[in-house]
Amino acid sequence: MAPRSNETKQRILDAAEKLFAKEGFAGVTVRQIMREAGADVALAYYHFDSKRDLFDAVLMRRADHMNDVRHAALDAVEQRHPDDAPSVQEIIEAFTQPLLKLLAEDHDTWRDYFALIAQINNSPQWGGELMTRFFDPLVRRFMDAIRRAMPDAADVDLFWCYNFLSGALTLTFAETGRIDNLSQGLCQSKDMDAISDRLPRFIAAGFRHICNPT
Amino acid sequence: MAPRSNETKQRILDAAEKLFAKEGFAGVTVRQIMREAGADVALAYYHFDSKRDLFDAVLMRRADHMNDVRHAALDAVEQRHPDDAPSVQEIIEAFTQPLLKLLAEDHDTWRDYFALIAQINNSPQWGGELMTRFFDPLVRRFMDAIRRAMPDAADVDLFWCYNFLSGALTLTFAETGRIDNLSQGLCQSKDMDAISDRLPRFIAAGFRHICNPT
DNA sequence: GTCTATAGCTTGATAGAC
DNA sequence: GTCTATCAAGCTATAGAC
Repeated sequence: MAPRSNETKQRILDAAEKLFAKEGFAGVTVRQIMREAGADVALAYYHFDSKRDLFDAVLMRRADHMNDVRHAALDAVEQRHPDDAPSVQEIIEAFTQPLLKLLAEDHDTWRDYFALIAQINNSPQWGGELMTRFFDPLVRRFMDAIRRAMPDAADVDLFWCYNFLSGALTLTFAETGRIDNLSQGLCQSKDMDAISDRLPRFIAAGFRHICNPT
Repeated sequence: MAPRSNETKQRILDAAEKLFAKEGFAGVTVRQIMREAGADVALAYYHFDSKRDLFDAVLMRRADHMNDVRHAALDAVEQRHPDDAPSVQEIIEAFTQPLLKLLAEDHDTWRDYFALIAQINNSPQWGGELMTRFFDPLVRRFMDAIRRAMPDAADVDLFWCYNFLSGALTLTFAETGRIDNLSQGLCQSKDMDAISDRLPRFIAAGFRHICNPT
């Protein structure tokens, strides 16, 4: 593959990521993507089989790295606790903070991707299948870790709590601007420090309250 | 307006609600909607100005009732506490339980509408504007009530906690089937009793943990 | 690898008969 | 109110020159 080819391919993926994130799969045409990428429509079909194939490629491009940084964060937590179990909050932080850190450090690169994930997660059409395929292996490892931290918790409680975590996390990623409106500017969707300080503690408190047998 | 007309109009709205919920605004054609409704394409444009006008009509049709039942639930809580402030959990329950109750009692009517709201809430394209327009007046009243229950809480903390609540609540409504997959059938997206038992307690614990100054 | 050109279809929307 | 018929525009995707 010529070096020029891969460059164009990445430009197409960048353009597709940006537009799919804003308008969803059906809300964007291949023509719009290629106009944004500054290349001809036919090139989309040279580099990808179809519009749907391009969509999958956009998702896949960053999924591995996303899973890697989260696995690494959980590795680090477990190495800090060779004998005892880590706290629920430490585990939740290993799940959320790597993503918030990516966003904080390279906002332009990750914002659109995370907004896309948020839409997929909440879509009956895509959510069940795609989230399961891309992220459930990682999620299972986190669930195992939490189970060890709370050995008396019922599985059904743990899974529901994960559902609430997932919703809170992805809406926060979507950066829709609603919280900016509601708070009249007091909160800003893109303020990752503010989220970092609150989201993992909020979620860990919920887990403890629901899953800890009294 | 003839009685037959309104009947057809409702059938169009039902069909549009169902399809928009599954595939989003752009993912559905007017032709598909009218096929589902069992009427001719031209009738869509007799009853509504445009596809977008039909979309807004779908949203508007149930928004008032949704807001009414939540206002009524908060009224009831406040009447139970003429002198002291209600607990955070009571207020959260007045926010969430009326919707879960609608879903539990009349699942077929409300499932698609709530799935649609979930997608809009997580869409950068629609979320900021539409959620603000339809629901923020009600949300402000709930924020005021919570502020009275936690007089020492900082506003910025309260708004972020509302954001987490909103994400958890709407993903739960979306019924994407992901939690069914992840839990291998242990949890079911449509099990409103399971959610009722856990969601408000989870959220209230988060609010208390973040907003209560130690 | 990148372009021109175009096939074959579907789209949102409307005009006009009944 | 409801239908038939239709339009201009835009769509995904491809064939073939360079």
